[in-house]
Amino acid sequence: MTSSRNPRSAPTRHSREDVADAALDILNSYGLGDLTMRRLAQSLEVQPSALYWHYENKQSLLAHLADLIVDVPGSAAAETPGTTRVRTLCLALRERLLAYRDGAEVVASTLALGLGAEAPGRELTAALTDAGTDPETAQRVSGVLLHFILGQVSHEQQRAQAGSLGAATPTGTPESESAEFGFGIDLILGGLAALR
Amino acid sequence: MTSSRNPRSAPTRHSREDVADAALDILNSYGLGDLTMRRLAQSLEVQPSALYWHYENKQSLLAHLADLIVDVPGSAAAETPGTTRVRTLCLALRERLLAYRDGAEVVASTLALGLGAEAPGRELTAALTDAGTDPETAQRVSGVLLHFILGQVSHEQQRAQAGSLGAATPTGTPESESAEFGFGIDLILGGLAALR
DNA sequence: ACCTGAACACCGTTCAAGT
DNA sequence: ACCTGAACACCGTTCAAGT
Repeated sequence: MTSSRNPRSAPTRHSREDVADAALDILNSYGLGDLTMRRLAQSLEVQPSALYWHYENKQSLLAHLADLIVDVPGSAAAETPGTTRVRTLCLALRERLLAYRDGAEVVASTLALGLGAEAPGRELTAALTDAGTDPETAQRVSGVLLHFILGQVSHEQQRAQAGSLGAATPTGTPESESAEFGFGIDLILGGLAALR
Repeated sequence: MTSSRNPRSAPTRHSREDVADAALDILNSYGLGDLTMRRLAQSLEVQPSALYWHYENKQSLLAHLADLIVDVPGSAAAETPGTTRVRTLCLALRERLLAYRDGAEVVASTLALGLGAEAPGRELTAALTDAGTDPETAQRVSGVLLHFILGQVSHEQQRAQAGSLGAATPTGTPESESAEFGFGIDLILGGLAALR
């Protein structure tokens, strides 16, 4: 994706963003289990200790990655009305999570630790209040949607790589996963509609 | 909880269940992060390699723990009608997950890897079909409920120990967590009711 | 049936020092 | 501003061998 690393030449200094890019490369190529500080350092041709100049520790690196996975610059758009926009936001979030191997797990753990990746929750809550939901309910529905999205997608992603190792997991087709996902979102939004 | 370990005496052989009990003790006393094979061996006063006679690897030990956390022997009971029973099952599952530190995470990862902890999903699906839902819908609603439950509870549990380290996480009271949980379940079940 | 001893191939993190 | 070198305190897992 990035990093035209010149093999065997000058020391090549790195920025914080370089480190994040290299980490995302490893994530997509080998998965979260292989994203270690030592492996990352190796891919940047530095010593592991060099990474601690750019990030305080591994968790804060992962938090940065979670923000990159989840923040989509031109996403304020799509001014569809009411609850349709909420649905669109959910589908878009799923796509962003699926764009990176183990994306959902990275985001979920960062969110759980309160270290970042709060943008989707804010967007969802805003869309819900715009659709006429009161703030407290909007907050709670947003939470239900997020838990479902992160759970479903990380389940999906873990099955994908468990399945690639020949496990006998009864894996659904990509289309059936999408259908299941859409069903869940509609179920929750249907519950919201039934609330009033 | 168990283990009247006699200090400084005969070699004390262990069974597979002894190992699981000791693991649950460590889980509850120190959390999942401190549940390592080496620490577990130490608590049983054996070498780490001894554990691999009882379990093929760490994952299969965790899968066993997940089943113990989730399987409640006398739970076929509570013959309340229709969708009320579903709600009761969800609340009971939450209690079981909360009974062990990091219980939700242990169960979620085991479930994701397809290595166990499938009982709650089966119970929920059965209760839903008993309530008149067609099998495919029951399966999907059960999935939505499970993702929400595991997501909400593990969020809850991770905040609890992040908060115990003085982090500035805006932590809700135990009662507000329960209310939020109940709201989510009712939202989803409301969506199901609105489906017909 | 259950465990030891020793090894292998790893981890994240710290810290003084270099350029 | 960014990195090295060396160390510290750990991991999970394997395997021959013991009782």
